Order: sequence, then structure tokens, then C-alpha cells
Amino acid sequence: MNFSHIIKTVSSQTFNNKGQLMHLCNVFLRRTRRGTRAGKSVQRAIPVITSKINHYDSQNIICHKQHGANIANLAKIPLLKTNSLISDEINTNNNIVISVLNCRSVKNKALSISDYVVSNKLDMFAITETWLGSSIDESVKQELVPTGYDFLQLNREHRRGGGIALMFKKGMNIEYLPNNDICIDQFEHMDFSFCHAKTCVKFCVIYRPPPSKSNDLRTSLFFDQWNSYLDRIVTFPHEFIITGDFNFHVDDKNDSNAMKFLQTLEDHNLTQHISTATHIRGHTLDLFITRSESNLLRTKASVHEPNLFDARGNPFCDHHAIQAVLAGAKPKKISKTFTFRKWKTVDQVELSKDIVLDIPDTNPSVDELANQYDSELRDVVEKHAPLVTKSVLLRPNTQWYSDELRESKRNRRRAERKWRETGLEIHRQIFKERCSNTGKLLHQTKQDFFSKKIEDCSGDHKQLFKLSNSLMGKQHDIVLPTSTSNTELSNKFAHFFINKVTTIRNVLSQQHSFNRELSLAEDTPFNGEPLP
DNA sequence: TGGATATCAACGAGTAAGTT
DNA sequence: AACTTACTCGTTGATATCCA
Repeated sequence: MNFSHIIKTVSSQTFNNKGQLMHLCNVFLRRTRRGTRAGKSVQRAIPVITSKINHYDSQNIICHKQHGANIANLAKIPLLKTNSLISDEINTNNNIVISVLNCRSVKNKALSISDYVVSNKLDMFAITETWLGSSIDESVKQELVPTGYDFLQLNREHRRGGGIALMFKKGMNIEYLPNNDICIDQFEHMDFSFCHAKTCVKFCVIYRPPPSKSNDLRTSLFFDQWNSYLDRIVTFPHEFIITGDFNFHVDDKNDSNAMKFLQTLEDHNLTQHISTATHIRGHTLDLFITRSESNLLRTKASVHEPNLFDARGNPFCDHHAIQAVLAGAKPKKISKTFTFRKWKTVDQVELSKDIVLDIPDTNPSVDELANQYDSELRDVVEKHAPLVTKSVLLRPNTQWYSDELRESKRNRRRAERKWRETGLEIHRQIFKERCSNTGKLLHQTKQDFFSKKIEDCSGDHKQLFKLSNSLMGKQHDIVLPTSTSNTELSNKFAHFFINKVTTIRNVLSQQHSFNRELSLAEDTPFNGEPLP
């Protein structure tokens, strides 16, 4: 429907008043789809021509295609051999498995990454380009970090993108070592330490963004800072590992900067262990560096595809993961102890029978009565719902896993083993397909599970808030204020709320109109921390 | 250049207050 | 009581912007 059509329609009819005319115009001009620039009637940009490519049809006649991917331009990534995947033999209790991956945002891949960590039983997982930053990302972290793992992150400040993180098993005793005394702005880095075979090992994760005019990074400055950084690291008296995405094409002998970078490693008596492509375009960008004489690695550090898939089963990672295995005992499994009473199993009739309070004839004081009441009720509760202590091993939360998903993961693992055994392309294709299906199912199963949980919460706001908070990563233990006695604690609460009410009354009495923001600004919210 | 995220504008649903 | 109005909030889908 265009404007000339409206004019034509309008001119062919007689209208009693201006209102009728306006109504008709409104009917014609009313948008039927959301979004200003949305809708089928909107003129859209001409599709981008990516390349002019020639291909041959079934009769071998050359055809000219105006747009689309030119398959001839795709770089072939060599098939990786048996040691490319984290095998069951490697993942024993005597090895520590480390993986490093440039994720290019964990926000939309959190579930897949979490599954990658759990499925491969990783002990440490270093991530570059997390793209984390805002407070909203707490929900991403909740989905990203499996139970039993800890997460340390360093977000890029002032700009989007970048960011480094380390996910590790709780028993690893990892400690973050901030380098506040040296100025490094040409690359992002996080240094950690952990104990391995009775010695302290330094673990450094690096991300070097490619220099450009917009980010004001310069390769020459990088080398200055990098050399200073290495000078400092090599003085560390024990073993260390430097890994991450350096964005140098170290596979390209004609790349002068990459060769210069490798020279800095040689100058510091370091060895870079990655020799195959770590990026889909065939370059080696992600590196794994140790001292030349290091004995840390049990097997040669290798590269493998992480096989991360989105909810539609499409792959979405342009980097490959580095995998390294250190000889050493895996961290001890951490368990959590908690106490509770089984209130739901209490027989209410029996309970009420036992609640018999004898009031003594001797005129007791209120305090005496309260103490007696408290003591007798405690005994009754202890009888019907005794305090139970339970210890639970912290393991990745799989409550939402369905039988179908478990079977799908088993099939994926079978296909993986078959491919590793034969090395045939057909088996690789089958494995990729299974990965895609499992990735799709993973998202769907979790979505279905929590959709049903939310439905079940209908009418129960407390449960709904609890569920939404846990999904949004807002779950935290309630911390009561410090106190020497229950009396002092209850008095603290009383004073807090008296002050709260007094503050609000004072503000209201000083204002002619209620200013909600001002009133709340005057008030101090109680957040579980010790009261002032 | 492509992918991911941020932002924008329009809309629907819901609600409180005012009007008839 | 029924209706109107103004407003908020969340959703949707397109565009803008950023990053590698």
C-alpha cells in the first residue's frame, strides 16, 4: 500500500467530515509489523557481494555466480591425528589436563563451553577474548562455570571485547598474582600460581589484540613491554607456562614480526610447543611456551577442535583449543557439608501431641516462662526433626540432563573414539554430525527443563524468585551480622529497622512531594553484611 | 568483511488515576 | 461501574557500532 493508492482511494469516495478522512488515512498508514525499519514493505540493502565465483553445473558448463562464498578460497585444515583429543588414557588421576582457547565471547557459548570443560574433564581452562564486562554477565558466568570449578577473570576496561579468564577445579589452589607494579598496556595478561609436584608453578595467560588505529596499539611498543615481561618471568625460580593468543602468524617464515617474536623466546631460552594451525584460516596464533629445559609436559602440547555448537547445531568458534597434559596428581575432589532438618517428613499430629507446656504454679517471671517454652520446643523439634549433617561431593550440576541427552553424548564419544581409531574422513564427518546434534540437544534440554520448572513455580513467588536468582547468578549465602549473643543480634536488627523508619519519616516530613529516589538514597539497605 | 553486541523505535500489555 | 488517559515495562526486529 503506497501513498498514491491512498489518494486514489480517497478521491473516489465522498466523506462527511474530516474525521472520516483521517480515520481512513490511519487505517491505511497503520503499521502492521513491529519495528520502525522492520516489515516486508521496507526497502532493504542490496545483499553484499562477497566474491564473483565461477562453478560448473551438472553439464560441466561454466556458470557465473554473483554472490556467495567461494569454496576455492577456503583453507584446508589438516586432519589431526590420534593425540589431538583428550583421550581416556591421558585423562587419568595422575595427569593434570590444561586447555587454552580463544572463545571470541563466552556470552553466547556459555553452555557449550561448560559442556566442553565437563566432557573433557579439564582441570584448568584458560580463556582469551571472554568479552565479559557488564554486571549482566553474572548470568553468563552462572551458565559457564560448572559446579566444582572456580573462575577468575580480568575484563577489558573502557572498551568492549578482549578479556581473559581461568576456570579451574576448586582443589587446584590457584592464586591470582596481579602485576600492579609494571605498566603493560600492549597486551592483556593474567598470572597465576599453583602447586604441582611439591613446587610452585607460574601460569601466565596472555591475549594480544592485533594493533590497529582504533585501539592505538603498536607492535614496537609491544616488543618493549613483552621483553620486560619475559625478563621478569624468567627470574622465577621454578617452572612456568606462558600461553594464550598472541596474534602473530608464527607459522609464516616471511612474517618479520612473528619471527622477531620467536627470537624473543629464543633469547630467553624458551620453547614454543605449538606447530599446527590454531585458527580456521590456517595460522598458528595460540601458543604454549615453557622453559627449553622444562620437564612439566607429560606429552607434547597439541591442538584440537573444541567442537562448540550453538542451539541450532551450528559450529561457532574460529580458534582451535590447545591441550597440554602435566604429570601430577589431579586435585582432590571438594565436598560441601550442610545441615538441615527434614521438616516435610514430620508427623504433625504426633508433633502437636508432644507440645505440652507445663506452667509451674509458682508465679514465674516472663523470662523464665520464655526460656522454658524455648527449651521444651527445642526438645520436641529435636525428637521429630533432628538435625542431619550431610556431605556432598561438588560435581558439575547435571540435574537437567535427560536420558536422551546422555545417550547423545555417549554416541558422540563413540564416534570420537572410532574416528581416532581409523582416522578416516567419513568417521570425522560422523563425529562432527554427532557433535552438532548433541550441541543442539544440550540447549534444548536445558531450556525445556527450566521452562517446566518456571511453570511449576506459578503462584509460588518465593520459589520463582529463588529459581530466577540462581539462574541469574545471584545466589549467595546469607551472612548474618557479627554478634556476641542472640540478644545483641536481635537488638541490632531492631535498631536497624527503627532507624530505617525514622529516616523515611524525616525525609517525608521535610518534603512537600514524595521524591522516591531521594528517600531511598537516604536509606541504607541491609545486604547481609555486618550492620554499622 | 563478518560476526557479535548495543542501541533504537514501535508496539502490546498492564496498571493507576482521572473522567463520565 | 465503565471508560479514558498517561505512563511503565518488556518484547521485537532492524540498524549502528565495535572488534578481530
